[in-house]
Amino acid sequence: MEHSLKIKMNRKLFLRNPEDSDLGRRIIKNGITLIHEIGFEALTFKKLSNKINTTEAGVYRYFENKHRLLLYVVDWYWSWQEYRLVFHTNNMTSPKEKIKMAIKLLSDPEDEVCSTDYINEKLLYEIVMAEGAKSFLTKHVAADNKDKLFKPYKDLSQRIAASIKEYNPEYAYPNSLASTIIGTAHFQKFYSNNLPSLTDFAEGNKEKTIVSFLEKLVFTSIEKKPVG
Amino acid sequence: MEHSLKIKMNRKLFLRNPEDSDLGRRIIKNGITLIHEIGFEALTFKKLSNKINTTEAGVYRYFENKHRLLLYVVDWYWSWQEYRLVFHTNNMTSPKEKIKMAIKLLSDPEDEVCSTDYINEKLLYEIVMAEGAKSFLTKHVAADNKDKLFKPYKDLSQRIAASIKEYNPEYAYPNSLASTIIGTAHFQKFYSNNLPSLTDFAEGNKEKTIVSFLEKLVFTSIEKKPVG
DNA sequence: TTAAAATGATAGTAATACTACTAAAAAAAA
DNA sequence: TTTTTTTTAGTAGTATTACTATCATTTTAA
Repeated sequence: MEHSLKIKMNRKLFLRNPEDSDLGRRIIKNGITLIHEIGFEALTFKKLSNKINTTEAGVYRYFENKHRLLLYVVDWYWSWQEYRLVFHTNNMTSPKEKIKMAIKLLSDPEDEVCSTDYINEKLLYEIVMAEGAKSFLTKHVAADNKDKLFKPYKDLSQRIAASIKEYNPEYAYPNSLASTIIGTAHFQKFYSNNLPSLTDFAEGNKEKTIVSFLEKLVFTSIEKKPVG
Repeated sequence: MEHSLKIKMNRKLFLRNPEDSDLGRRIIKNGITLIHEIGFEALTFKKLSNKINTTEAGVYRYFENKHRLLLYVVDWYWSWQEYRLVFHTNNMTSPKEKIKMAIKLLSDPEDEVCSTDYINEKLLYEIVMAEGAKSFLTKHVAADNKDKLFKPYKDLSQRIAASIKEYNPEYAYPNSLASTIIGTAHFQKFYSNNLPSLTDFAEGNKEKTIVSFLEKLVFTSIEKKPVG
């Protein structure tokens, strides 16, 4: 049985739904590869439109501006990560195992649960690592938040926070810890690629990894104090 | 005795040293207030030059582009934070106290050790919180790193890592933990201001703060295992 | 006092970030 | 089937951005 992943996107993200047309899907697909190639700062709708044989105006009909396009792909990514998490923790009862799975999935985009033909998850992972923070580090974060544009990110964070609460209902910072796990997984990966002295991960060292760093960080912190 | 803080800046950051002239200092001072006001994306050298009664070309004589100006102020900030840390841990022998001080200083820009008249540290703290990551989240991070433009950040991180190693030489991730402390302090503050559901900090709750969150996170993680 | 350096004023260019208008094609209604 | 409506593509244009170049004037340093 073939199954393809369909993620319902917030309608405020776009002017015209890119899923609904060939041009729209080409905008997403090539938007991802172009951001990955030249970086978000250097991306323009002109370059993107040249790449997919349409005009600048053609792209503007789908997205108000390039920040909305970034938000679209970043939101898709967080929704995809949440889907992966649900999928892989479906049969789990232990909150510890669920948290471990979250750390693993966030630190490593390897195994694809389910793919869409026009979205490359591996590239997307690298984009979110390098550009993801720019989706909310703006002066219009409050307005975007009001439009629920960060909901996928918050949903993922809250799901992880729920497992933390389940593991130890006494722990005082489940939400902060969850958002720290997500942020740290991506930033430490970026650092290890680009500013490695900020990390302790060595290529090929299977012991010292982001996963083991985060697991230690998280589980010692939320461990229940022995009674008495 | 009057003392003023003088931080030696990397000469690759600028074309002409802004410390050396009135115009240069006005560029830094008003650059900071303008970034704080309208955000880094909306900043242009035209707007900045209008604000300080010079011309666009006048600003371009000091900085190659606005990213270099951002790097300048962000580097200044990290150098200032490291100076504060050295100052406040000068008389300390306990690594635990030093780490606690680092967390405190990074989570809260309150007490000024020493100020420069043309740099507003409070605004700078908010800028680094909201724009700091953009200093390294670029396609030219490798080139900038080669020019040592991230040295102040790395120095601060390494200083904290050194205290972590001193506290527990067995701990495997001192550098990652140090950079996580720095990043998390700023991001959690940004979240609590803008996307509060990602955190657990309530206004006026003196118990649940970024400091206590980070202290718990760090010290449980690096605690020495009981021997035996 | 003279030379060098810094500043100011003006102008110019290619690229960016859009908007508006028109033409063509596809879908729906008659 | 033909006509009408709607959707989509393409062209053109504008204000702003991100610079660079030139030259006169002022300030500073030798």
